[in-house]
Parts: sequence; structure tokens; C-alpha cells
Amino acid sequence: MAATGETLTSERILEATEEVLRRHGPAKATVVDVARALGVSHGTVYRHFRTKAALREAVTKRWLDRTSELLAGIVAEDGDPEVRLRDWLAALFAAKRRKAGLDPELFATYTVLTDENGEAVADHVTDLIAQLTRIVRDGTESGGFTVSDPATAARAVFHATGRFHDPAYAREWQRPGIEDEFTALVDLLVRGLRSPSP
Amino acid sequence: MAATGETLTSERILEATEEVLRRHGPAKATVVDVARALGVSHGTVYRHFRTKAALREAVTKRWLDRTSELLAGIVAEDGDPEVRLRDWLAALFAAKRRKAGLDPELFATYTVLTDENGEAVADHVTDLIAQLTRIVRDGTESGGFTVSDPATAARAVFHATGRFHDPAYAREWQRPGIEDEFTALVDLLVRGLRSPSP
DNA sequence: CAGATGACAGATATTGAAATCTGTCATCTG
DNA sequence: CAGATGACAGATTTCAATATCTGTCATCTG
Repeated sequence: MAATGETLTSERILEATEEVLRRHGPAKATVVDVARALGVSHGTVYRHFRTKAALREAVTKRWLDRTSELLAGIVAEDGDPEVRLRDWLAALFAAKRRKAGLDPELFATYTVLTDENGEAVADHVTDLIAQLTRIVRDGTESGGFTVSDPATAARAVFHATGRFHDPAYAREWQRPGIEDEFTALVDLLVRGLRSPSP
Repeated sequence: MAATGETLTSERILEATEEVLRRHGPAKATVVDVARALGVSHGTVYRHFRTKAALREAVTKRWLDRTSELLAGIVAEDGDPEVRLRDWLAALFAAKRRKAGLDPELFATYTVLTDENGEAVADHVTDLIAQLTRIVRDGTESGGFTVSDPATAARAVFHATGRFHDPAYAREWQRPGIEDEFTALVDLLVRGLRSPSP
């Protein structure tokens, strides 16, 4: 019997799971904990998610999607593609750095989750590169950028800036001078995109 | 009493330590193992290295230095800086990828060692960026590159290519298409370095 | 009868006692 | 006496017993 009067939805299970992960961390968060938090038996949770791994993957996807949505707004703007590219990269860096700085434990928890859900991360990366591709293509069509293959260039830009968005580098995001390094790299990449063909 | 007639040098201890690490892996390699491999008591090893951590750090440095020396050869060549830059980056990628592919366990062992010796790695990175800076400066002076600060640009290039030399990405180095990604990124960076000032 | 339950088997994690290792140092040896 | 040794204390790791968890399913309930 549920402790609240609300219907038990997958959505509510995901919220409870996030809370349990926040409280106990990724190593100790169990399906039993999630069920207890919801006031149901753990068998009920398994009615909505086939396995614990599937539940954790769903939580991971939700988390990644929040970032995607934030950045999609910048892609949709109209304005100078170069400015949008810089804004997009800066927003990605800022979002990650903010999360890592604000609640390092929670960030570490999600880093564990992303490490164990390679496919969800790959999808997310595909999504982000598609967003970047759109900006680069806009820049190519409006004449600011001179790349032959926007998708390839976008992929290169994404991976080149990994140091500023890959959680593996989170430790470095607190260091002084990191902002300047970010700016120097983005400047170099933008110069490369604008450069007259070789 | 040593099993061989040779004098016990720090060098011989380092060689034995590498062998023990290769055989037992980073988690199980002990100072006692190293002493046994040399036919001496473990107290003797402590006469040459104050702690186990210092011993492992020395092994790590040796390993990193081998890569530095390899690349220093390319820096010293004379020839088109753009070509040297491409060669240098390709050599770094190839060396890492070769090691990771040839003996994944040993590579994993050294990845653990580098993870626990942040300072040695930082020195190594400083060294590599200094090498890159020399190439970029040459390119600037001979007119091929147009950057205002070669050291900053070199740092940006190094970090931009992290995906192709940071052991954290070793898994991706086996994937098809990785060569093309590498080429696309290096092309973009070189275009950025050559680009007329903004 | 749709949805929830909790007992259950096998897998995984925790725990605490025993074994091993690290680092020191008084002693030994060539 | 420079260099090596091995006994030792405290720290760390191993191992096996114990507890908890995951995932299933026969049963229950509104």
C-alpha cells in the first residue's frame, strides 16, 4: 500500500531513485531503499523497471537530457553562428562546472552512473554533436565558417573541448586559469572554422 | 646477499619493480616481491627508496620520460613546423595507442600508476607542452603560424588532442574511424594556427 | 483481474579475524 | 663503517562466514 494517495508512476519512482542516490550514493543505493522511500514493496518497483540497471539508466538519461535541453535553446536562437558556438560551448562548460562545484558528491554519483551507462552517454554525445553540427552548418551557410563537412568539424570541436565538459576532468575545473585556457582553445577552434580553405 | 654478483643500484631496483608490476599488477605488487626478485631483503630496497610510493613514482617517471624522449627527436628535427607539429601529435597518439593495444594489462597498470602520481604526470605534461611550444614558436617565426602567444596556443593544442593521448580514452583508440577523427581535429587546429589574425 | 505483495534462491556486499605488508631500527658482516 | 639484514609494530589486505540485495513468482486484495 502506497504511503501517499498518489498513483505510482515510473516518474515518481525515478524521483525517489534520484533522492535515494543523493542520500546514499551510487554504491549503497538499493532498489529496496527506493521502494521504502515510496512506501511500496520492492516487487512493485520491478513492475516498472525490469532491472536495477534499467532503473539507474533511466535516471542517467533524465539527468543527461536536462543538459541537452538547456543547450538546445542556444541552438534555436538566431544570431551570429560564431557567437552561438561560443555561447553553446561556454554554457556546456558552465553547466558542468556549476554542478561539479555546487554538490561534488552528487556530481560524483552521476559520474559513476554515466560510467556504467555507456550507451546512454553515447546517445547524449550524439545529440550534443548534432546540436553543434546545426550551428556549424548555419555558420557555413552564412559564410562565416569555411568547413567542408560541418558534422565532422562539429565532432572535432566537441572532442577538442572535452577537457571542459568531460567529468573525468572535473578536478581541473576549479583551478585558476582554467577560464583563460577555455577561451584560448575556443578562439583557436573558431579561427580554424573561419580560416580560408587550405 | 644478492643472488647475482652485480651491485644493487637504484636502476636495478627500478627494473625489478617494473617486472613485478608487469607480473602481479599494480594492486598486488609489493616491496617484498621486488626484494625477493632481487634476492635481497626488503629493508635493502628501503635504503634506495624511502617509501613504496616513492618507488612507484620513480617507475612512473621513467615510463613517462621514455615518451618524452621519443617526441623530443621530432622537436629537434628541422623542417616545416606544420609538418613537425603533425608528426609530433601523430607520434604521441601512435605511441600511446600502440602500448594500449599491444599489452592492455600493462597499459592499465601504468594508468593506475599515473593516476596515483599526479605530480609526475603534471611535470610530464609541462615537458610535452614545452616541446609543442618550441614547434609552434618556430612556426610563428617562420611565418607559417600566426599566433600571438605560442605557449598558450601549444597548451590549447595539447589539451584539444587529449582524446588521442589521455589514457582515460584508451578504450576509444580501437574504434574504427578514430584515425579520421584525429586527422579532422589536427586539420582544424592547424588551420586555426595558420589563420590570419581575427 | 490489474496491480501489489513478500517469500524465496542465487548473487553480491559486509564484517571481523587472521595473514601479509610497510617502514623502522638495532644488529650484523665483509 | 658502509651496506645489508630481519624482527617488530602498526597499517593494510585477504578470506570466509554472515547479512543483505536482486529478481522471480505464486498468492493476495480492492
